[in-house]
Amino acid sequence: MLKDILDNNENYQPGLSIDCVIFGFHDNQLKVLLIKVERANKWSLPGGFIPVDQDIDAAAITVLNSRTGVDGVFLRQFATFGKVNRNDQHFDKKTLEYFQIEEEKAKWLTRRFVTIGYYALVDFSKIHPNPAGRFEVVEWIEHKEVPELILDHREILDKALDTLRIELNLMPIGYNLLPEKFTIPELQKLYETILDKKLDRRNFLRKITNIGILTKLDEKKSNVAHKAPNLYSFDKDKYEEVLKNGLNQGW
Amino acid sequence: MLKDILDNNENYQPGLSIDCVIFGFHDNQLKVLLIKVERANKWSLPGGFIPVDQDIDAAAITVLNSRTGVDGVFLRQFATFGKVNRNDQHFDKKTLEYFQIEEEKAKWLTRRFVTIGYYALVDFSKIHPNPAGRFEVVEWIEHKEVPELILDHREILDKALDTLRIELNLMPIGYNLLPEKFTIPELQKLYETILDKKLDRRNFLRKITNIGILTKLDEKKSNVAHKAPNLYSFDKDKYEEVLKNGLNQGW
DNA sequence: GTACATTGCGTCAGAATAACACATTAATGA
DNA sequence: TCATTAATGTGTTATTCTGACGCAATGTAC
Repeated sequence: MLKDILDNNENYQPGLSIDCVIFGFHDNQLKVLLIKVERANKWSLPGGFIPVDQDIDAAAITVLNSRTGVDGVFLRQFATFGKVNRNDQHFDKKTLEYFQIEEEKAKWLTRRFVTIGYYALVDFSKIHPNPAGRFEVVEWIEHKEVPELILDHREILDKALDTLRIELNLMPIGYNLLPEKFTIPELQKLYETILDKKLDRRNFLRKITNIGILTKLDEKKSNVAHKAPNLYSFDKDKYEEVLKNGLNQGW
Repeated sequence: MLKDILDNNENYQPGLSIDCVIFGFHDNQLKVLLIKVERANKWSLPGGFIPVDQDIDAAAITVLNSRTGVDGVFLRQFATFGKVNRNDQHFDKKTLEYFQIEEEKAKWLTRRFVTIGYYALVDFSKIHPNPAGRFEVVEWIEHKEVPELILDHREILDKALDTLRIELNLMPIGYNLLPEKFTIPELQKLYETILDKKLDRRNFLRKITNIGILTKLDEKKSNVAHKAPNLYSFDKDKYEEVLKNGLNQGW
């Protein structure tokens, strides 16, 4: 895989990569899709290189799709990272030898890489983490338990979540993170988990329904302890409209 | 200049550039600093390449500083642009010949460039547009009268303004765009110009003073028609604090 | 049945917002 | 000189939004 790219490195944008922060929601936890590649002792964000004949957005979709199998989901560029030494230590001499990378090819690989960060919101239940190769592990890891990551991936992850938190105030969230039918308490848990703070049930209900993107279904969730909560779904059209126009006007 | 870079192109990040949207405010108009280089018939955003030994943020500061002479101002990355054909037509055969660029060097220049967009807010009165060379023109142009730009620079400019409009709701603005002493009507005009809509004087005053970043001075603006407006200045400490913590909490 | 946790719905005071009225100030020109 | 004009400074009021909370309804566990 890496060798294929290096052998055809003229087909890829040099010194430029894409890293995706893929968020999912399950068991009332915010999850992040991380990968661990052969020989590495740290986890990393799924990433990839940019073919010279692809828009960067298209390359990001490729990265997302290759790891999750889904497409047509919420994917948004949020920042570009380019500190001088950010990948200085990534491919050390031993690693290059291990992968039998020739010196000339290694130069292409070890230069400073600037990486474009994208974050994605996906429906956890629809994703089957998809290792790119035999020696790659792909896993959902709870955000609060994300271990040490390679390079500046922790910084990238933090920035992605910061961006998501800010954008929560500008757009509706949930369509891409929840199954088709869901309950208000579930949606609230999603918000609480992302924001990492408690919200008042009753005020949340009022605010979220006032947006006008929810359809109350004639069903209740079954097999639950305590009172069965109502099921809701998103009104796709209105959701898209609000997504486009934004929530708060401010000034 | 360009030749210097090409002759030492191994010192620059390949296929990667920086473009700055530099906003200023003067005569109740939102101005953008644009440049026109030798032989070009269209204007462009000030931009530059990225030395391999500089953080991308540092490279952006260099671009801004080289064109405006100021530093320590508001400068923020907002998006990265990388459509496949974005600079296909930029250096055509004739132009390359005109600049006497060798074929090998031309390859470095004509590949797809991904560009990182930054926007800056600067005090118009402190800026002396600074052409990088004899054949370069640097000028403040009113936003509404910006002519056709090269490449996708119009898209970059639009995105910068969109970002600024959104961020108006998240942070205070004005410190970097106005002189030290200013009036509330001036500040309001700034907001109105950026948002491109009228605001109510009285409501604006209330909202802006409630933020707690303004200091009312014991001075009135002199030499003005009609009633002399009060002068204000920003309380730097409180301004910085609000900048860091944000304005609207939302959820 | 009773205790308990959770959901659904409602209330209320205070804050924020939008729309608007009126007095004040300084240059202008009849 | 003095009314006119076009701005600025300072309210007021009705409405909406927000945060904090009460209480009844529902379904499980014992």
